[in-house]
Amino acid sequence: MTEAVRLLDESGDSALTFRALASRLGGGVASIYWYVSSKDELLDKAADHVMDQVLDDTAGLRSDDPFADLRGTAITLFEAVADRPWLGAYFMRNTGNQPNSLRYYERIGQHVLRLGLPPLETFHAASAIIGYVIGIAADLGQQPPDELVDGSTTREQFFERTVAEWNDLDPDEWPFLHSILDVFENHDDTDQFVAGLDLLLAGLREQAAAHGS
Amino acid sequence: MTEAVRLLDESGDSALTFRALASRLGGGVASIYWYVSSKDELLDKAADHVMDQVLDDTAGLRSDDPFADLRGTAITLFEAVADRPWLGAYFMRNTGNQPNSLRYYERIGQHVLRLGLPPLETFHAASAIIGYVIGIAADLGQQPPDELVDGSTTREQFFERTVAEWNDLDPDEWPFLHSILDVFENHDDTDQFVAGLDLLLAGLREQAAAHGS
DNA sequence: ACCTGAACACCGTTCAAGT
DNA sequence: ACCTGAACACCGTTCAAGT
Repeated sequence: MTEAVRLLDESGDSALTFRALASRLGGGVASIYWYVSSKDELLDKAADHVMDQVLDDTAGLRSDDPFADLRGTAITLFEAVADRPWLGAYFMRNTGNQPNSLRYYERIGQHVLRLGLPPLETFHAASAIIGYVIGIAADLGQQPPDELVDGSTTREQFFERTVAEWNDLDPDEWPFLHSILDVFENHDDTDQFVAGLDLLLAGLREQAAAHGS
Repeated sequence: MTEAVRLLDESGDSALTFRALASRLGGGVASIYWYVSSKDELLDKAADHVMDQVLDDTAGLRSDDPFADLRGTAITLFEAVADRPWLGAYFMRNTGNQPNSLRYYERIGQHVLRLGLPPLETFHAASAIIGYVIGIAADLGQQPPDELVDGSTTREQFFERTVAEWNDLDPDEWPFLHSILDVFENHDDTDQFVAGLDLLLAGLREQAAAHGS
């Protein structure tokens, strides 16, 4: 049952409709309502299912470096969400009701606890890391333009054209855009995510050091 | 016209429907299609309208401290998005097509340029800041639970009950959650956002210092 | 150039009725 | 306990037709 849900989500993104799911299961539309009371609950279960996988994949991360563990735990969630645009969109409008999301929050928090910061700083750090992860993942994993989906344009061509458009802008008015033209053209989403995460962790490391001294 | 759109969005969140908008304007449903070719385009214009305001509000931020300017520019966008759940959701599934979003990106980027970092680091820093801002804003500004909307529960009561639920969990299994019970109960969303932003900026400051030496 | 009413194809949800 | 067909109230979008 939940298997079929996940299959459907992975094939299409927001093509998850009661009618499509019903016909996929070879049943009537109303049958689903015996197992689930609304579409929200269906998404709840689908999201919880993915988070279960993420928790499994990060369970073994317990080295002697809290920052390395935070990094690995964050990257695993990032990749799970970046692969599933519907998951990012879901997290953006729902946090509660999900046992496994709370478990993930606790896990990030436990790594932060090892830094020995006061409760407020601990709370803020754990929240910032999770917020950054799902925020960036939802942003970068967003639905690609139609032309990319239908195959008429490759990802490289799309970036090339964007760069060309930026290049046409007045360099005096758009100095930043012009300065990043080259690096943008062949950038990697995960690299971009990790670079920001490392800035965040560097700030946290500094805060931990200041508190320890 | 666009005025009416904005009015509608601020009253309800996703209650923006062609029929509701049409009756609000005292016209037929199909009339709107003369001004706008789809609902996506309608949202594009609404979002661009808000970003125009944000650009205005941050235009004067040009002190001699790039970090202070970045901070102020980021906080202004955060507050605009946190107040409008529909805007956060919109940014999560759309970045291109918006002249004013590009302008905002450029503005953040120009402040980062002043740090004198190489192009890749400049690109990553500006992207991380914007991603963090809209990610956290969309997350924190998400639709509150129904009980909060209908007035049967206050925000304080809601947090109290969440804390009570967390308190019932096994402290050995949930050490992090137990350690933040007190600070969570009366936390402030903007404080939480700014704390994470400051971690990010601290990491960036460190990177800039390392590069300068 | 601007607006309209009525239809179309969808959607989540409900409900009386079947086994 | 589990499933169904048919309806309900919505939605974005289209289109021939009006001024």
